[in-house]
Amino acid sequence: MKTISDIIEEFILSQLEDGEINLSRNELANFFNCAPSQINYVLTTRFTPMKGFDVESKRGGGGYIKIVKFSTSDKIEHINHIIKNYIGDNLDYNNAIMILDNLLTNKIIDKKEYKIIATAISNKSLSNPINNQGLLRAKILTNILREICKEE
Amino acid sequence: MKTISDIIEEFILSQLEDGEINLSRNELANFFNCAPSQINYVLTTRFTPMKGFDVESKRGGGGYIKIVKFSTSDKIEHINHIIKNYIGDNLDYNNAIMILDNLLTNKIIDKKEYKIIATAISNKSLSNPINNQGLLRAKILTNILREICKEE
DNA sequence: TAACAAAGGTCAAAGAAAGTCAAATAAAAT
DNA sequence: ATTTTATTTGACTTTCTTTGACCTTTGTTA
Repeated sequence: MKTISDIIEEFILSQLEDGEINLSRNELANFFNCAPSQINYVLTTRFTPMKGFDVESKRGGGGYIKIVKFSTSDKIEHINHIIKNYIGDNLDYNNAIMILDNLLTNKIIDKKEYKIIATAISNKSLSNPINNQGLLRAKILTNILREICKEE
Repeated sequence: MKTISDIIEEFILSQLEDGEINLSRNELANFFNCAPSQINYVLTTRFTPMKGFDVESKRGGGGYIKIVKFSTSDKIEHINHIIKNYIGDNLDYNNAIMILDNLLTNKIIDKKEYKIIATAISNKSLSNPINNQGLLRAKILTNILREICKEE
């Protein structure tokens, strides 16, 4: 069963033109018959920077929400940015997956590589007596990314 | 005597369409008049990667359980053989590299994938307070191989 | 310029699934 | 007959979604 959030997400994606859209939170909420804050929920869970979206907005009369899909071009820049800003020395699985989604979207890795990495850092792979999965995951992913950087 | 688990298994198998099915744990449990966790039991005992199934799920509103059957082939035989005979529950780096060399030679992975995996299971990635690198490496590689099995 | 209206933002509580784990049974193996 | 393995159940946990009350910012107008 699709949730209303899924439907709103699809709608927004389908309306993106030139990777960009301007919308009114209240109108949209009204259209989908949901609480206005539901729109924020969709934005924060589905239109995140990691997924390649940039959201900006303005309040007050004539207020709006603008969503822009951006694409990153320089691979190494991009990877370094991710290591620096999103990994650190502890990383949970869901955030790791978001990073991988981003790398896939930006064609830095392909589907098979995605799966390999996701598997390497899964809770299942890292389950171990002492509880330092987050640390291990962060190290593994960081090393993989640095390795990928080395490709010509 | 068939157990309820057997019956649920059969039911799911019969409903697989295109080797795929989406189901609701609660509905199914309700239908078979069993505890919801019984569904998990069936999934973990009967729809395992070794048997060629991949299960994914989401919690919360709109949650679901998705089961995908992936086809088995020579490649999978090969991989299963390696997992069974060469990995076990402790693996040092050199032996891991030998395995990867074998996979590369057999075109089961390509050069970039080789590097990713080698990095994931390197001593550097796995260095951690408690000394169980071999165990971790074995788990990670086993999981990666199982994952690779799933490709068409 | 002070008030009001018109956006959008935040946050926490309630609701809706699925997951985990261990205890109790049942079945099979030795 | 005893031990081991497999199944069933249910209490508790975690994750994701929905809703609504209250907050902040910006534009308009008396």
